[in-house]
Amino acid sequence: MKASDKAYAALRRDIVSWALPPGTVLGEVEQAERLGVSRTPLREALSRLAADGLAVAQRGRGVVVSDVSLDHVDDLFSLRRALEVEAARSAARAGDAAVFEDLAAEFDAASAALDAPAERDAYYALAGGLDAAIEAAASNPYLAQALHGLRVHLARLRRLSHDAPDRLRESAREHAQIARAIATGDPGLAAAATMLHLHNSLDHIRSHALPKEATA
Amino acid sequence: MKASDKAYAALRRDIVSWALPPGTVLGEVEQAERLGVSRTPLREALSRLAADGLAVAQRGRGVVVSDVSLDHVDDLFSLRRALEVEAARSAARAGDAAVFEDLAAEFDAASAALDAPAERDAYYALAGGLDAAIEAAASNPYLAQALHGLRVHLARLRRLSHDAPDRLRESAREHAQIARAIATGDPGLAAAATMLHLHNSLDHIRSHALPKEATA
DNA sequence: ATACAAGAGTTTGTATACACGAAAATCGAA
DNA sequence: TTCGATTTTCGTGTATACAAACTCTTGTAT
Repeated sequence: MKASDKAYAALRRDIVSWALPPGTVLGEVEQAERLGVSRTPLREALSRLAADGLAVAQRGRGVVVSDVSLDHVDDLFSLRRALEVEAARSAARAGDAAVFEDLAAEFDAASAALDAPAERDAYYALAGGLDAAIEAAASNPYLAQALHGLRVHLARLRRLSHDAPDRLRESAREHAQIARAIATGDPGLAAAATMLHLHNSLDHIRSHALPKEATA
Repeated sequence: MKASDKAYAALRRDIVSWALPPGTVLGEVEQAERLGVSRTPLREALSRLAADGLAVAQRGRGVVVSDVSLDHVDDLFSLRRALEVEAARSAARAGDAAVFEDLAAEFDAASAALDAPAERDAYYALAGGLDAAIEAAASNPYLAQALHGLRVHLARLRRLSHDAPDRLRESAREHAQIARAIATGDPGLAAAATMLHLHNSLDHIRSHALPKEATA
């Protein structure tokens, strides 16, 4: 693995996990020493982070981790709705029914056994699997790129919202419905199911927002 | 202006204008000499181009200008519809009516005087103005970023499609309608007008596609 | 005491040199 | 003649050294 890739992966992980909170200045020499690479590959990593929107280049003072807070959740979900609804539509037209039928069954099972908090990560992985399947079925590289750029920011927001077990069960049911709609091959239904799920997700985030875990 | 910015701007311009057609290998030393900069800032420029999707990094053999052809037009317009419809909706909710009323009037005027081919560039500039106004009114940085990433690829496709004066006049009328719908403050109407415009644009591109100006 | 300017220090931006890896070409053997 | 291995060459990946720019501090003058 290239050193620049290593630096990029490490920095991105640290930013998404809030180990490097918004506003942190990413000094080149400092980060280069911390990650054990030279300044050249690190600069390349910083460029890619800036292109992703995870960091912004401040003139004269290096790059800082970009700001993110629940204030951005509406903008983020607005874009998310546009992209994921389109992806669901495309997937319903071109997707393999068997694949999404299987996924729906998995979500049904997950919905039943979601008491232990240890199941949370497994559920997130399953949801990620659905996203990947939809993306693959849509087979639109431009849409896929836009979705990837969006998911980075969504992952960062996850730390600001609480996912109670009740919500996860509800979410699993909604995901199952999305998968079934795609398996059916009905674009309109898939779009509606996706829109509904995103609406409920946003609603939950808004009402269960952490009071003041501020913008650092 | 920084040398890396200069290199990025030059390369991007050359790629969009097809001076560097798809498949061209962008050797580091070669391009560095051509643009009069060193390899270090040029590498940064190449990274940004790869992030934009204008170039792809091939393992061991540097980066090459990414492929683009009319085969991608459906995928591209699929994403474009999703993004621009959402932007139009947001703009209709939050936009300043006077601004879009003025733009509508300009499109009316442009529709009348679009005989000389010299007016073509002026019209494109006007259309770009509407896009910028919508983007500003939507005031969603994430959506704006996605739109920017998309427009780069659209600009590259423009070289493959012919815009006859008749189509431009029709397009001007459609743009005027979009602007008026936003000025009215009706999100649904703005979405419908945008969708119609994009449908007609794609239809025109499809039917007037250059027969075999291939993928280079 | 405050404001402005000058200087020092730190940090980014750029260039160049070196090392590693991959691809191609050539030589040898079957 | 063809296949394979080895060597050579070209290009990317990385590190380090140097230069330029910005910021912060300090000193002086009003």
